[in-house]
Amino acid sequence: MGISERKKKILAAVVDEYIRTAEPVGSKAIAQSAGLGCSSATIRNELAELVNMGYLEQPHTSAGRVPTPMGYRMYVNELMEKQKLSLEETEDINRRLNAKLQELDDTIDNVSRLASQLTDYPALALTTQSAVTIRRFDIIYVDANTFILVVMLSNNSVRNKLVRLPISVDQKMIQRLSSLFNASFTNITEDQITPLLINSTERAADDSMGLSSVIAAFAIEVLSESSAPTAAVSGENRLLGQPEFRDPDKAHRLMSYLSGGGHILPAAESFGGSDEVRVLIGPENVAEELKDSSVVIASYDAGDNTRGLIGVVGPTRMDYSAVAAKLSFLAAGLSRRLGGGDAPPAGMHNKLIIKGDDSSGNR
Amino acid sequence: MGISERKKKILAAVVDEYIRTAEPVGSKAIAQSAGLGCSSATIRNELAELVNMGYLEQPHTSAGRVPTPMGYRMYVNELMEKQKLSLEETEDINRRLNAKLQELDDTIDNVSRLASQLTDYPALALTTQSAVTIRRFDIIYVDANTFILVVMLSNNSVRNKLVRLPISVDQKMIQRLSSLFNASFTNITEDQITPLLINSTERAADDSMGLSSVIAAFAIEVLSESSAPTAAVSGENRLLGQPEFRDPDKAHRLMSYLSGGGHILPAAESFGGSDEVRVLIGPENVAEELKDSSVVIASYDAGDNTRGLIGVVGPTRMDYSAVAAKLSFLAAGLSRRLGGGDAPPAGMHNKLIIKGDDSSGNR
DNA sequence: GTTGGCACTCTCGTCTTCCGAGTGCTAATA
DNA sequence: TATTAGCACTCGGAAGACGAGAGTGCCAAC
Repeated sequence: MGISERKKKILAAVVDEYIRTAEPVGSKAIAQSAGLGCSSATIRNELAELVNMGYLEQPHTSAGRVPTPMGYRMYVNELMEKQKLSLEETEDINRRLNAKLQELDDTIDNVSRLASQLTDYPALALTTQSAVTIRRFDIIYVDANTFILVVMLSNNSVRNKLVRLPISVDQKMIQRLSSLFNASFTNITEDQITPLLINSTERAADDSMGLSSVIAAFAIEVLSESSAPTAAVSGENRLLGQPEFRDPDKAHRLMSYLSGGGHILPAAESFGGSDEVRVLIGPENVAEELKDSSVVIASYDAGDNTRGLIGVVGPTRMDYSAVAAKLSFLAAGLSRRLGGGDAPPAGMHNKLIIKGDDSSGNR
Repeated sequence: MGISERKKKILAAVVDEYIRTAEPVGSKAIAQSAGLGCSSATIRNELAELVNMGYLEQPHTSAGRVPTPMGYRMYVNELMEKQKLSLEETEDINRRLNAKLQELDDTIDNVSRLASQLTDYPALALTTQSAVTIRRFDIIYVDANTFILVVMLSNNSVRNKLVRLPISVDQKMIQRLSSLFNASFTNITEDQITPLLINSTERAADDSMGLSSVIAAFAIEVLSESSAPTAAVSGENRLLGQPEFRDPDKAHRLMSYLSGGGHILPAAESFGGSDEVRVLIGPENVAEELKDSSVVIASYDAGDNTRGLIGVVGPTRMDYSAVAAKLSFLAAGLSRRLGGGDAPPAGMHNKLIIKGDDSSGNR
């Protein structure tokens, strides 16, 4: 099982070079680049063994070597030098984060866009909300035919809706409804809002016009919307910059898959706790469409028991080191801004934790 | 200048066929398909003349003919049979519209997505808002450190923001601020909110904690956000389905241009009044990136003096007839739902109005 | 004005050839 | 025993050759 130091160096050199150039790497190139003092012939012997061990493969006899998923896995687990972001980069990210997070609620959207811009790969962001409840109701009387529903949720977001009526209501009724809903519709989950409950509220308020149902419908809508995981995808088109996606059909397939939204959820579910970065290489992905792409996922604390995920998709020949560093920093920044208490301090980089795999012999 | 009836028929046949197959059209095919009783030799003569006149061109000697932008223009202006949507199609669109418009405020997003789904081309939607003002302020006291700002705008949308304070406020202060802001910050535009005004409000409210500035900042944010034109793009990846975008570089260029957002604004500005559909063919587009694509734009009434635009982008070999019909219907549906009073009735199809061009001899 | 016929042109797919990068193996060397 | 130099071999990809087919332009006949 042991793999010699020199083999590791050589493997690392192959992966580095291949990530850089996207072309199979030959023994000669390695002899020169990697500073180990031996000739190309020696390297060739080592390469042949690395192929046998399953870390490399050759597209055909007499081409250079290309990493297998297993080779990438080894690279990510042990060989790759964890990249530190430069000061400019961290500042740049922070600046952008500050700019983006000004805005209201479309953060998911902004996060994915930002991740895509930073990495130059398609990115997707999603949050998995835990059960949300309504914390308080307010009904603002505008005029006899109009009122505004304002609902504050347990995750501290606020939703509103303008309601226009074909008939008139008086302010008293509004007040009555407001206190009734505050009494019986708060701190309950979506599925606890039953027709029965609505009916009894309607009777209690002496509401002959069905306002209760309107309000209840809004409550249901808001709750289901907020507790459904939301996803946003950005930068699909960046795929086209990658040589492995020069085939339009291949690109199209993956892009429509991505545009479809949060399909990476299967990966997300198995995702462990706090700030870590996970790398899924080629066949390690569950989704068929991703079997020959790689995904890097970071998780952040979005406040109120909510975790968010940022994922970046690219060819297996992805620049893991740079992407992981950037996502990690981005996630930490988001946790710090959105999260509860104990977020890591500003400049910290997260530990890379890798999905267990190794030697499972996928081909 | 006159162009014989037969020539028109032939031209129409060429365009139809080319739109269908994306392959140069030969004389023989036309002789068979278009039901004019003459032989391929005759057609050949006519075709040669149509090339001379600039309506057609051949990729090389001994290939079939392909329409020039001028040919498409003629087709769109005079030849194309205005497609009527089938009953199923109109019902489908209406159903989707109803489903989509349930949702809150992200309509632009939904509109573009819908347009893209319907046409199978990338689509983009945008609104050009006229000056928006705040109609009323409400401040909801939650607890000593928290309140909710609710703002209703002249375009009937409602925005809110949760504000948390490091210090305590009492309910009286909130009330005072609420009535002050309702008095002096309503019905004014963004640029009328001056530091002077904020200062005087602050003094009047005896607000030593700077709450006025927080509220005013929110007002400014909401106003600028609502009056800025917003744009949404969807379905960029559908480009890859088109044979003319099999070249990944070409596809990439256009897709990044589109993802960039509302760049079609230049076209939008010159866009006339109400419900019409406009077609911009190839070089008629101002944007360099669109010079060999076509754009179909429809406009709808989004209520409160706001107009929205829906644009669809595709190759010049776009199915103008179908796209125009769908967009037109979609726009009418939106106008009906969002617009002020006098929207056209349900089943109505809009008149196609075409940007003047003709014989300007672009090549 | 229309038509059939025919020679001509040009693209596209297939096949062949050739070049070079890179390998694997062997024999010599430290 | 590990390394190295040398060399024959392999294979993909670029470049050229070639034939088939689609479509044209033109001419002479109707």
